[in-house]
Amino acid sequence: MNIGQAAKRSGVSAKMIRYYESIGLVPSADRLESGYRDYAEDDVHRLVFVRRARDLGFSIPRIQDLLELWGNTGRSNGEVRALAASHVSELEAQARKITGMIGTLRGLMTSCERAGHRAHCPIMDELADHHRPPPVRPKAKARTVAGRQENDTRGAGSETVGKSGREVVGR
Amino acid sequence: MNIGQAAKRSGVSAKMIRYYESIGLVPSADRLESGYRDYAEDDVHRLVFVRRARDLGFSIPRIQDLLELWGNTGRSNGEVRALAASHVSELEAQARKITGMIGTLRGLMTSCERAGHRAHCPIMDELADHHRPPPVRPKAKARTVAGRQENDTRGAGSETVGKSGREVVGR
DNA sequence: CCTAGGCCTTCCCATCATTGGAAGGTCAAG
DNA sequence: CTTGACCTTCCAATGATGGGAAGGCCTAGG
Repeated sequence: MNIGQAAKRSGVSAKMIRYYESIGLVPSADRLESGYRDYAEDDVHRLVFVRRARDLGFSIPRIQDLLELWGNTGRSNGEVRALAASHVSELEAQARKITGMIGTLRGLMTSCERAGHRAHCPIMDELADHHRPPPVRPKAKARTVAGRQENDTRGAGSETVGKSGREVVGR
Repeated sequence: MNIGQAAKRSGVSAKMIRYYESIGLVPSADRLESGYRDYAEDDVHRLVFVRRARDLGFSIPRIQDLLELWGNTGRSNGEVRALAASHVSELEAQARKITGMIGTLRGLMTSCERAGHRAHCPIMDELADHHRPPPVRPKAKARTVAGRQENDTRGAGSETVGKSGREVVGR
């Protein structure tokens, strides 16, 4: 079957299949005389294996380890478990980081609500470390920040502060 | 002060300061005659603001919004809260994804332990969807998968696998 | 047989935030 | 004046993925 079929059956996009082949994660597919890649059932199984491992958050180098273990019916069990365990602790570290952020933000949001809409937002105070906003807000751009920006044209910059037109990146 | 000092004081690397300037997140720094960037206290405060926002996981476009709100002492409170709330739900989605993976993996690991070291590892069975490992294991490397490679050791199977003369993509 | 259009091929570019390095200019101390 | 630490700009790479161009292949319908 060709790469499109293999992609549909495995749930891995054709782009990714070619990429995995290029980095050596999966073996180079056979080629038809036309140059088309030709996949067999086993190749699809391997791709499914890769996809599932990715769905569980394994990085590509780790998946390579897993694939090697898979082909090695002998001493798999303990090593697989070790791999999984170390992956789990990485995931836990990530989760801790995120839940830490969530906790901080929720705390700030709560005190922000209590402050009512008239006072300074404690979120801002925290971010700013209780400093006043600097008088000059971000102005000129260059490479653009994905998704926001437009013309600007801040020309000459003799003005001290662009109170006139829009300054920055308006949306 | 020069960029190195500003970096030390703000906790943002000099590289990142230049990058933030290039995308317009922070205003272009003043320059000395030598061409060196020159930073004042307010610039450092702004950089601290950016760093803290990043530590809370805000993306750069969002930080841009936050900076605008910071400079806008008027209608900050509610908008800041809204921004924070939507960020929190993004974080929660990430956390759910990760804890889901952890749950799955822990379940698999447990049944793997119960299976003892003699049987097939259920983790593998699950990844492989109960298929046998394909006879041809990953072989050639091209771009290399970060961090591993060489030493390979899979000498055993010199069985005609690579029938086609074709070889690694190369480039 | 010819053609349309759908699939395939390779190659390049972009993402997102960050780091690394090269080549060269500047500054301060010895 | 030299040395070494710092600065400047520019380019590249990361990890995993998607987008798209330019061109080749294949198949069905006329």
